[in-house]
Amino acid sequence: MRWTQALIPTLKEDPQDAEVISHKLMVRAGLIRKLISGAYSYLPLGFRVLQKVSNIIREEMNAKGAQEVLLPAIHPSEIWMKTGRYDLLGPVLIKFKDRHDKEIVLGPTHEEIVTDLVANNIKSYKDLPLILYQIQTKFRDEPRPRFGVMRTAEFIMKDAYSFDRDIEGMESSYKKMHDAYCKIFGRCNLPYIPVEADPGIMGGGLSHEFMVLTEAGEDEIVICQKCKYAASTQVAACHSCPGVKPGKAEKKLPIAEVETPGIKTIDKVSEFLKIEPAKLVKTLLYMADDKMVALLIRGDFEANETKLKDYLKCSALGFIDESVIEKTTGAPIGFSGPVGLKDVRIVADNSVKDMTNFVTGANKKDAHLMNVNIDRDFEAKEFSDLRVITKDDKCPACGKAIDIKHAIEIGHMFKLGTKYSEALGARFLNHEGKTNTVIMGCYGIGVNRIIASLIETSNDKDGIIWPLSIAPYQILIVALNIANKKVKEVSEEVYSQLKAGGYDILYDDRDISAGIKFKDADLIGIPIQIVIGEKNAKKHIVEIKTRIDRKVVEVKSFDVESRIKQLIPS
RNA sequence: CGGGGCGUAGCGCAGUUGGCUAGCGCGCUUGGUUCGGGACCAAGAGGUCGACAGUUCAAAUCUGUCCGCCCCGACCA
Repeated sequence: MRWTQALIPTLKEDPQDAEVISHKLMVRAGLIRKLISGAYSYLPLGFRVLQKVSNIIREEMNAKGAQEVLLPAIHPSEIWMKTGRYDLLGPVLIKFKDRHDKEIVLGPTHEEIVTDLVANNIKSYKDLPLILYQIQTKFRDEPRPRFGVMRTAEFIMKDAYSFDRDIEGMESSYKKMHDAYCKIFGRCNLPYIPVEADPGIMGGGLSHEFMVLTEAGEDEIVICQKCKYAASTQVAACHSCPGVKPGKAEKKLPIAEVETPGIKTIDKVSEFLKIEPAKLVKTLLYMADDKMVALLIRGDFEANETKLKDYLKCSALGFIDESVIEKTTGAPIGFSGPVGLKDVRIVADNSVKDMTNFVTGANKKDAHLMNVNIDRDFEAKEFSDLRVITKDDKCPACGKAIDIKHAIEIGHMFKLGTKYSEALGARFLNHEGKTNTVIMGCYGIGVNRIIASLIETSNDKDGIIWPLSIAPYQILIVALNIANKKVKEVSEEVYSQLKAGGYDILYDDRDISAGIKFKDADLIGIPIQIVIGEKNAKKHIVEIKTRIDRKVVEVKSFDVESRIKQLIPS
């Protein structure tokens, strides 16, 4: 491709509305342009990267026997009601009515659709196992799209679905996909980490996320400094409790009410009473399905709703309206406590178990209780690990120190079991002629996020540094002063030579100053630059420069192809 | 949805105590000189100052409403 015939609008300055590096560079390098918040146009360079990533995904999925399909993006809302996800997803679903007043939703994911398809088209165990996948645009009305292409309302996802006769089959499909994912992210040169994760609204058992460490990431993961343990902070178990000093038990002091006018938060109470947060216990009220639950947790810890939901075995967990809280506790939010609380199930995080003489709300406006003690002042029988892990915790696997780091989720895989096949009637006859329900798994990859996270982890002050595998072009010919006859001649010669050799090549044939060409070359980050200048051109010499280390090798122009062959292993 | 910020030429910005014909840099067009890390000279093109309403002799500038965008939080497959 000749640059003079291409649309590659590079920008000298950072766009005003970009914060994270990948967003800035994608716009500056002419990969994307924003249409509205959460939706971007992919320009030729950006689209080429999407295509390259998609092709890698295709190759690895096909290699595992997965078959590519293309499912509709518009769905009847009834199918979403069948699995209950119509309500669960709520405002995230983009809905509209067609001319017959029928409600349509834009697909945010495709478990329902693909399960329905399979339900209608398989009959026997002989039809299984099956893995179907597609690479397609998804639509989600996100509460807050952000960070450029990392969280958008419209994005490209590779979604795969496995259908098996039994659990063992599903485990084997899951393993295949896990393997494929490692190959895919490896080929994209991404420093990925598979972690244990929370399946969330997808349901089913254990899930794995594939994460890329970067400050710009929206998620937090726990990484052990010693062993290989890595998990989402949502699921990482807390075995011990940091900040607890072993030793003699404190003497129980008499309970005392103190006035705390308008002091509602842990920080404020701590400051007001001059008592550290670790001596406070917060009481959080939840509605678990239709029952009220109070969670007690040490003041300096954060409640983990994933663990709580698991512990309670409830399907929906939500906060309670302030009015209901006032009715239940007799006090506004901020003054709830376990002492005297009636008709509410009390569950406590392990961090509370050995606490003595702690502070809680008094269930009375503008008042707290000091020197509260379990058993003496209230009953708490249920203890469990219900908090979010902190950096001061120990590795759940080996007990050594951990780090908590930001990361981008680029892939997620779930063992769904029969959640969707049950709801949508995906059944088959086994070899005994009995009806069985299909066991499913599902496997997603955020294609756009692969691009963003690659740039996040592979850039320098001058621009993007692409790996050969997903670079928009592998080779860039930088013809300096193309108005010079000799430069033009040699450049054209090298270009046609490489084009004939089938190489992936962009030719900067613009008649502009050398400085701009060098800056643009580094910005768009093509891994191999072939620089052709006037002095060298006279001697039929060109420079081959690699973007990543800026190493330069001079070769005779007729030798370019053999040198390139060494750099690009086929 | 709560808190904060922003909206002036394609891009990045100044101007905002109301006052002349709305400016700067980059980019763009034409001509010329240059040509190895964002060249120089000259001449040009390009604007409903986010929208609407109000105050005023006079509004980019003051007031109100709305819209859009970004950040933090909530949420997150």
